[in-house]
Amino acid sequence: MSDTRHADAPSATLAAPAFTCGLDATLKIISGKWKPLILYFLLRGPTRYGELKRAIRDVSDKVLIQQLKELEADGVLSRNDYNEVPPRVDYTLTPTGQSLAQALEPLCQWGTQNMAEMQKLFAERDGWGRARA
Amino acid sequence: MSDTRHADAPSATLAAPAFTCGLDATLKIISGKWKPLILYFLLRGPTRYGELKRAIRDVSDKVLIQQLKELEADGVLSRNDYNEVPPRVDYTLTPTGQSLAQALEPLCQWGTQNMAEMQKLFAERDGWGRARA
DNA sequence: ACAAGTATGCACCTTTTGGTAAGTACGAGA
DNA sequence: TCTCGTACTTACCAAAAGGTGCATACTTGT
Repeated sequence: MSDTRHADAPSATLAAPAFTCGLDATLKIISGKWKPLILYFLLRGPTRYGELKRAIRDVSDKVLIQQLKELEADGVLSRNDYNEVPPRVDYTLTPTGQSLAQALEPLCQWGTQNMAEMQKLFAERDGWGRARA
Repeated sequence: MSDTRHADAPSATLAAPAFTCGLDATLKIISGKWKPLILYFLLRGPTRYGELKRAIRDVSDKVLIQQLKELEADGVLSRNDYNEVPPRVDYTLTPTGQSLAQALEPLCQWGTQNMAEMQKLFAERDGWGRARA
């Protein structure tokens, strides 16, 4: 089933063999409250900062910018600054980033399929503690 | 944190379309430093606490237990306590959990494929600051 | 007898993360 | 002129997340 390739270590001297696979590496990139959302949204194409910010509701400027920078530093997206008068910048997935974003799709689908269940769960959980109305 | 996103739905099935898809829902479940690793590892079958702990190197008892509990509460895995003398417990994916774990596979693959690149990146990043001799 | 392993619980503390509110330089519309 | 919108930056803070170390009740190996 799941091929358990272990201990092939190309010439691994640095980099502890984190886990059983590359999940660790991926997680290092996508951990950050909004990163997966950012990546996934960028699948739609180049997006201006403002659009992104409006799309990802509830994210603050500081954090959005910050995560964009990190993602850029990680080589999964690129920032494009048209040096125009009212600032104009957009963000695009790099090829690497694109494949990463695509790898998020199953998660997205899972979420969609199980959304009802999850909502019920969260509803109960949240409704607990106030007036059980 | 103020998590008012799903907060409507008096008795409706309609979710505030958090984003473009169910990614949000999924993220709520798998966010936690070790959760994806736990889920992915459990694809191999029922696993005792100790095994898990040894497999996921660097996780502390407190956090591992805690995340296992949350995952259980979220219905993606189940804890099985054989009430034996030296404690014996194992964890299994529920059907829902199994599909979730499977959805992680593309991420894992991405990580594996891009591991070299990422390692180089992280190496540079970490090696920066000490001896540049 | 004593240490080790088993699966946790708990108190305490540090690190990491994210959020708020303010400010910047500039141009366009009212 | 006043204000809005653009894409950020910075200082300061609150909260969450994670880590450490100790304790438990019992058994097995030395």
